[in-house]
Amino acid sequence: MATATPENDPVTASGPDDPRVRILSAAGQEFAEKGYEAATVRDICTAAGVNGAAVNYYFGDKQRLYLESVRHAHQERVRQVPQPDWLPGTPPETKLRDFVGNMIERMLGLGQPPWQVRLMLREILHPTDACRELVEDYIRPHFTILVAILDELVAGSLSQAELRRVGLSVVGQCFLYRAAGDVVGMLIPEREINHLHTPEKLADHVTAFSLAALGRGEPLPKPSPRVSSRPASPSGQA
Amino acid sequence: MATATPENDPVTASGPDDPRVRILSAAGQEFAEKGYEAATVRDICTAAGVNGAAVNYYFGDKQRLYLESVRHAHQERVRQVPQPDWLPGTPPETKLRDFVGNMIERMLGLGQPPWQVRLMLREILHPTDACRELVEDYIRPHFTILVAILDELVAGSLSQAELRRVGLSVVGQCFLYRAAGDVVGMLIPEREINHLHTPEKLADHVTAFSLAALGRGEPLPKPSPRVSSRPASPSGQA
Amino acid sequence: MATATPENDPVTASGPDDPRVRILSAAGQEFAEKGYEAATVRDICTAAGVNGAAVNYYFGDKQRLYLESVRHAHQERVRQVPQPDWLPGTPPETKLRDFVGNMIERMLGLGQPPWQVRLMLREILHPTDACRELVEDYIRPHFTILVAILDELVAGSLSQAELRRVGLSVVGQCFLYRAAGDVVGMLIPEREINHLHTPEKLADHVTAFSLAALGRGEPLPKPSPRVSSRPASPSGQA
Amino acid sequence: MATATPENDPVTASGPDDPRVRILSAAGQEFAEKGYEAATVRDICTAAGVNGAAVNYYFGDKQRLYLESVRHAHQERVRQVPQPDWLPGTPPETKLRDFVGNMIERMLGLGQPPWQVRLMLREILHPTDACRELVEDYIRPHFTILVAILDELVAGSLSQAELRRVGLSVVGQCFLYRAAGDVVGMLIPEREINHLHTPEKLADHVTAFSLAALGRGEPLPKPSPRVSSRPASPSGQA
DNA sequence: AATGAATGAGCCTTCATTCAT
DNA sequence: GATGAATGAAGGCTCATTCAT
Repeated sequence: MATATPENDPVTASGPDDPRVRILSAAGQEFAEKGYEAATVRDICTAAGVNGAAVNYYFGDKQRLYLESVRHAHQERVRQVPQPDWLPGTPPETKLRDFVGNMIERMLGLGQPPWQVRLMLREILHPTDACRELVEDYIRPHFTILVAILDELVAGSLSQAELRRVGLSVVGQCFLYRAAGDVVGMLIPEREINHLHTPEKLADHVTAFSLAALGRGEPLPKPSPRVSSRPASPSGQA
Repeated sequence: MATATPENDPVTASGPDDPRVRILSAAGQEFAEKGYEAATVRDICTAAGVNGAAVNYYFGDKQRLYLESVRHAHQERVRQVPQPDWLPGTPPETKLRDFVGNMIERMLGLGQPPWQVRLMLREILHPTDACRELVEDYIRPHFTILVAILDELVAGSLSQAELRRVGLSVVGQCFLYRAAGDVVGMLIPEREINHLHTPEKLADHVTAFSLAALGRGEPLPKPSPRVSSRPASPSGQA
Repeated sequence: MATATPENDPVTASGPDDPRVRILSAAGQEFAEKGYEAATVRDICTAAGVNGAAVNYYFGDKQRLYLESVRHAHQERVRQVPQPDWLPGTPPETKLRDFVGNMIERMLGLGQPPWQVRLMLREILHPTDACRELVEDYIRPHFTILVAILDELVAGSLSQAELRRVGLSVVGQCFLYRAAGDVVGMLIPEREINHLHTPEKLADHVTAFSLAALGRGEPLPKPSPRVSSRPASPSGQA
Repeated sequence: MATATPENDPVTASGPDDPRVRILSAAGQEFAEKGYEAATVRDICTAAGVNGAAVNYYFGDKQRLYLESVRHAHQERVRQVPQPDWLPGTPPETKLRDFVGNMIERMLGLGQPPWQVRLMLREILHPTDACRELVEDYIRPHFTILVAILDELVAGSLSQAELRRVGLSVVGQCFLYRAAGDVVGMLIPEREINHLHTPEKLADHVTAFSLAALGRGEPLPKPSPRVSSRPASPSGQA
């Protein structure tokens, strides 16, 4: 009941008819698609169905509108995609697979990723004043969860600093697809993309790769034809 | 004959005094620093010490100038940084370490990465028509080498498609630092950055992480102090 | 009964809390300081502590507000500074000195002249519809008194038309300091300003200059060292 | 020969067809008529028959255009109206009359005063950065001449400081007509304006008034028909 | 009666581009 | 071949004004 009541949530207050929110949404999409410079307040206002002076009225200037629209984007995103929640006793391997799958889903979406994600990506790649808040409110919480999973996975045998570094290795594998997706698409044959690089397969791969790197799971190349370093590991990733 | 005759190599023809090259160089720096929209032809011309109409005279319009400046950037880059070359018999682990170190060096540079790299990154993140050529001339050759190393490493036990996917995992780990460096800097304590995330340490980490994932090398958490990695681990990934 | 009944004196009705009066006062100051164009209704409303639409509500539009604020200014000014009143038998020379002193005081004020005066000056320099009323209610009464003094001074030897012309000569001498004070300040060395151009000294000078011009008083250059044109004038300005 | 050759006079170089000069002229008129704020660069450009971006191209911005147009105005004015030049032996009374006549002519012009004068007046009344130069190049030279004439007139019996003060009294009488002409027109009956306040008559009056004040000439009320108003008035102004 | 929300017009400025030379 | 002069289009922003409540 206390969550997202129009009264206590100024952003979405008054629902989607609030001109403020309409502008924020239109701005987010324009900024995400064209970038800050190329997006025009005129187009934003037209898309939002409001007068050209509305941006100045509600936000002061284009700069402030951008900041607010980034904030709006990650706040909305936090609301849309809840943090994963596991039952007690869930093995960390499962958690990692869930987390990675969730992250890839969030980044790549099903089909075209939502503008909120594309806007956040722009902010990550070309940070402005909006970035710190984005990091603290959105990115760090996720990263902290990931580090906790990794910690559980290695049973305390790595320092927090090392865990963070490993965390970045995990994130980096996913991030490449999001940030450099087009280049990946040019580098990899198309049918291969459709088979081995779907969100699902990708999550499997990143999880397996990372688990193997941590010594928690089979190395990627099937060990069977080789003199395995760890012979008695019959399980594989289903 | 094939080397840099003015006729067949229009870019560097006439040396660095060629107005064309001066514009290309100035444009590359402006575009790299400010992005396509925010960079102005006036500033570019001023920086290049040429007339304001020179861009249109030499390149037609701003769009074409951008394309040429991206091409100029990666062509120059290819020339500056030679592909690694190993003696026969070099173990693939060494090659991988060399390659990763080289890639990180190239991406992060010592100190500020050169404008060529920053411009190429922009093109990777927000591809235009210039991207395909960039991929074919610059990125794919490197990627092909990486895949070959990985192939050698796993002794043919992975398909080319799988090798490519592994290659992306390797690249992604490095790429994150380049593309989202600022966010990484906010996520990781500063002194930790200076200790564990230097180009050298980073290359070591990425190499070790990837080798371990491929079953070639020790897993990151040293297994030694433990009896076995998972002697009686009841849990597993169901 | 004739004094300030709300019904017959709309301006000051309801006292200084009346939003109308607050707006009028704020508007007068803004207009006086920045001029009609540069003053904004927003700033006026903010300064008056009223809603941004109040100006249109109370006065129709900016133009009308300006007119009313000029009227308000001179009406208030008439109330603040009473016309001089002399005892019967006061010599006209004294009256002239009083009048001039009073006028300079009114124009230059002690320190910064009040906004009412600055606003009236703007209207004098760049007349609008508000000017005629300003002239009739404020300027002409003063001017009429001056002409009467001059008439008394010359004992009817000048026509009314000539008296008016002389009146303008007197007024002009003072007006220059008010309207072109900055230029005067650039033309005259600063220490000289502080010594010979104080309101008091100025009033003395203008009075003496004008009296001399009318043959009522010593000419400015001491006549003694010269072969005086009017030998029998024993007095001098002590 | 050396005066005003296109080559050594950048302002009027290339004659009146120079777009720069056309803009300057159009701007001067707009600024003179409407003031800085109310004048628009659009109207100025339209009036000058140039593109709307020309102001920015030639002058940077509106502010700079204003400064240049004020400068242009007084430079042109200096060229148009030469300083008076007297034959040796000309009595100072004649010089004063000439000077005053010249000044009034310059201020009031025949018919509508030229825009240059109206623009300069605006600058005098509401000084900006352009004012100091206006004072030094245009106003001070004239004022210096006036002071010299007065000095000659009183044969050294007044200090320079006193002469300057007298000079301001002379100037003030003329200035009133220029700066507050409309109010004067409301104060004085129209037929009177046409008879006693023509440039000629005005010059006569101001000259006579001032000469009389300095004891050089008959006081305004002809003394002849009267014995004396106060034959033995020993007192002066207390 | 009085106001907060919203608007339409217009202004100054910037920028890529063109054209005569 | 190369440039300085000049332009057209558009952008962000400000401001007085209106309208429903």
